[in-house]
Amino acid sequence: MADVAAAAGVSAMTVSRALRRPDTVSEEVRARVEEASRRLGFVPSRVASALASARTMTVAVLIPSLTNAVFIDLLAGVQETLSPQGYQPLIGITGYGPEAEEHVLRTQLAHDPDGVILSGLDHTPGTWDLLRGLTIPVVHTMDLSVEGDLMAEGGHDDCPVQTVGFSQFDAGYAVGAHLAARGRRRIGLIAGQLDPRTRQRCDGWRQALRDAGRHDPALELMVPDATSVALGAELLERTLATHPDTDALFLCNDDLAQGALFQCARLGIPVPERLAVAGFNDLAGAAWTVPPLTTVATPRRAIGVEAARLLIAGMADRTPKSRENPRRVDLGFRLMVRETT
Amino acid sequence: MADVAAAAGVSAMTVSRALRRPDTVSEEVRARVEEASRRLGFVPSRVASALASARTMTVAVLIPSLTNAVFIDLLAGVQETLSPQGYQPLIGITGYGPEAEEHVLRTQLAHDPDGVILSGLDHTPGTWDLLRGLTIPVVHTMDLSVEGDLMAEGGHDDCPVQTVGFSQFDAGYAVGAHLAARGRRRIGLIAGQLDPRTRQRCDGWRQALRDAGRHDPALELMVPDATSVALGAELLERTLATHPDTDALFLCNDDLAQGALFQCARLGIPVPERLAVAGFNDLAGAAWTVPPLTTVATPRRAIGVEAARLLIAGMADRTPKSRENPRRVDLGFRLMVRETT
DNA sequence: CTGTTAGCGCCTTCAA
DNA sequence: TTGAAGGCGCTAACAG
Repeated sequence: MADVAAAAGVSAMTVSRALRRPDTVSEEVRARVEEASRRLGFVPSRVASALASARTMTVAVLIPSLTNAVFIDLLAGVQETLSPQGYQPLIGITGYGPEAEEHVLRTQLAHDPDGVILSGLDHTPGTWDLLRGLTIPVVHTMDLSVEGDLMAEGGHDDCPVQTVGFSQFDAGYAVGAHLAARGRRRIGLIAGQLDPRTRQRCDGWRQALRDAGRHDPALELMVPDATSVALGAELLERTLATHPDTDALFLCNDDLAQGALFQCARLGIPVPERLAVAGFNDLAGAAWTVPPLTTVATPRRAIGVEAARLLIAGMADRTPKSRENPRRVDLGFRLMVRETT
Repeated sequence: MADVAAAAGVSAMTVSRALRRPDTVSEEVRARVEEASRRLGFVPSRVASALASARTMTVAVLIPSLTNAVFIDLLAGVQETLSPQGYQPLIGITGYGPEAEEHVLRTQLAHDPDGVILSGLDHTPGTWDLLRGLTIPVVHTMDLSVEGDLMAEGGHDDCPVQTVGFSQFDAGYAVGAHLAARGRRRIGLIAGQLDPRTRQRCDGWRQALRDAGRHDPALELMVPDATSVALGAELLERTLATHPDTDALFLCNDDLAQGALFQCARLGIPVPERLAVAGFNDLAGAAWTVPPLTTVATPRRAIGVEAARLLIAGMADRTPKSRENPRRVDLGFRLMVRETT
């Protein structure tokens, strides 16, 4: 920067200004600095800038996994929103464990991010402590804080939080209600990856069936394994083996549902005549399965975009009033009724 | 750090040492520093550390897209390898454009990464210039430099490069040869997302068919659109409409192939009897389609892991001799013959 | 609108 | 094995 300053015949400070906020220097100086900067191939050191200004222009983004399309979409939304504003996402993988999340968060915080985006609301007390101590904006995604009070879940905290997501419970309820409305009597559930969000979906589904007077706990098959097409196929078989009278099935993720559909095709089970199938998330290809899969479209990318926007707003004014003025953004969901139900 | 030093009764310098390289201080001092550090909740500032030591512990990772599972797997491999070593990946999305890549690279370089991982070998001259000027290790992935000379492609450069990947050409050739060996006569091609790697696959396939004396350019359908299940379904129909005698099809990515399979099921076209179908990449679920999809398993995650390892090795010794000693790591591929052929 | 001064928090280097 | 001095490259705060 000193070299550029010398070449342009100004001080280093003016170079800094001319490059970051061109409108604060005279047109003539701006041009000279720009020319010199370009000629010398000057690339400002963000590290030094960060140290001096206490702004790293990075954002910590913690997601459970890179192999789950849901969080990739979230990340894509975050990335495409942050990037044009000059922010660099720092991704951290938590592997669905609150303890691992706390550790990853600590690691990320050492990089002094200007904001934090988390997945879910199920954090360790240690994580809540960390968050409470932060002076940078934090947004929780994929879930909603309890309506009304905007407090974190679990009662271990009175810290207001910003959340962007949709009601997993309501979405699960919608599927259960839909299946019941279709006249199905023996409605089963298959779930994997039992994180809190999955559980909420299941809870919603269960409530819907109870409301319809058709809930049978024996038809619930919940396993901790990561969801996959293979697992869906396997669990479908297991369900039919133990409860051959099942006439409808909610699978808590589309990959499970696709696996189930494949297996139905193999076993010659007509869908939806003999068995109705509903998935969740409306992942790629869901509209093209045979038959096209009924599922719930979730606004994953939009959640990422909105979370990033909230963060940018909070990072812009350095007085973090955002913490006193938390928001709860419900982006909803859509039941996509296709042909498997 | 000064506070910790005071609490431990040592100098700041000793705190720094005790935390980073515990073996360089006395056991007693180490313990005191650790205790004080923990008690005060000290988190060293990586930013300040980076400025002083000229090591940011970050690695720029440039990939074309977050919505292509291939690069997500690559990223996952990179992430899981870098992370335990204390390196933080900085992801950059290039959108499949060499110009955009150059711009993203410039942006990332402002963060002073300690290493760079790129996708492909098709860079702009400007990018090559940038890379040539770097003193940090660089690894190119998903493709291989020309065997023997280890020089970059295109002849615009005499800069030796490190590459980790597999031969896209050979993989495409393997599919073509397989289809021909199955006795198919009218073998078609469907490709989307025409990046250089896709083109190389197509080139290999073409060569195989030529060698078998069965190449018909009329059976090639190449479109620039991003691949998807929907696109596969659509292009299958188009192919059958214009060339109903097609009896085998290579689709350059598994999502296309899955779409084609779905459409075949819809149209009542027996696979593989009437039409053989081969995909590429062995994406999730390929083994579970109906019938199970013949495809090529590509070592995407392993490529990420190996690229990260090479980088770590290169970043460890600060004398970048790695640049004079480039490697070409061929991780191969596997033709997965299943039931669609 | 531009320049001066004084660090940001840590690490390299050297001396003890 | 430990400490002191100095600086990494930039920017906040203020003065002019």
